[in-house]
Amino acid sequence: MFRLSKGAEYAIRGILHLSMQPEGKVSFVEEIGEAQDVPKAYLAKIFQSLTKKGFLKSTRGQGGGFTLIKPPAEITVNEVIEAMEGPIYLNDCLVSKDACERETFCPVHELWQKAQTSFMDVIINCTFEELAKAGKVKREKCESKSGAA
Amino acid sequence: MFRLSKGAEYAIRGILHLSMQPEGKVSFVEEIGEAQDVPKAYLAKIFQSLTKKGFLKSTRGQGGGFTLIKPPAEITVNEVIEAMEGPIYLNDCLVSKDACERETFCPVHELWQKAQTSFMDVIINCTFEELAKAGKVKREKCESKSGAA
DNA sequence: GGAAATAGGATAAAAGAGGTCTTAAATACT
DNA sequence: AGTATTTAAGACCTCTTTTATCCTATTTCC
Repeated sequence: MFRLSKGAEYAIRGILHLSMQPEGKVSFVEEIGEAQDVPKAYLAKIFQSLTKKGFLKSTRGQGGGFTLIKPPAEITVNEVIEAMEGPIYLNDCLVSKDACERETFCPVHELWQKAQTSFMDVIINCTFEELAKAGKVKREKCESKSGAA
Repeated sequence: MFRLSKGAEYAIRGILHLSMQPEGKVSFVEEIGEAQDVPKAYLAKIFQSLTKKGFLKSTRGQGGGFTLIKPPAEITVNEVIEAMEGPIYLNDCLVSKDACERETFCPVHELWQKAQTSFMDVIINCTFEELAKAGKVKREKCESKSGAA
């Protein structure tokens, strides 16, 4: 269906949330879920998997929760998506060089290559630092507008 | 899962096949399916739907089959995909302006907008005339290579 | 009427989205 | 030290939607 899965969407929101916290702050699932409109049971599962994959550090018990391992500037949107969904291929024939026997004569292959590249460029070059900054600006703009009214 | 469905993939191959035929030639499903590596029963259903959506003309009975209604130069890859899968949105929040209540403050929205635009640019600007031409060139190159060997 | 085609419904398997419940670990309080 | 509380870990479950395919009915030409 050509759409980002909810799992990846929620992972992005979760990491974005952590990226916007003061450094070193530990956040817990319930808090994040509420702030980001994500069902907490689902988010817990997603965070588990992000922890295993090396994005988050988790601590249990009271005062526990999750923090980012790497600084937001070093995490790209692309990485998070691939962590959740596996490698991105817009079309099967791009999976590997030899995956498609039609490759030698099928002109659709090149088209997908091109489409995929131009799409991936965008998400590879987007870090969570940028995203967090953009979010902050956007939020301030929104607040000043409603404050003025 | 972020991937083109088989349905859309097969639709593209089918229309590409027709685009490479002499104008006015009627092709039937079995022939196309074999040439394009598509299960014929599945292709038949896909062609049904492409007929309803105005891409193909069908004639039943002996000597029947499918032909393109519009010239290949006037069909874009984008149109065919949307015919099969519905409108393309890489992320739910792009579905409509008001679909996402988070839109006012969520910075991910813009990112997806950008990614989608640069991806769509490629498939909107690719017609089946181009694709057919590219296919012809590719095939000839391949044949001359294997012929020389 | 019979063969060649498309039309269209039915269906099976897989992925996606989310929830529940128990266990484990860390802290806080007695 | 011991118990209660808070938080994540992990296993398992279920419902829905999508994807991919098959099978039978209907139409049309000869």
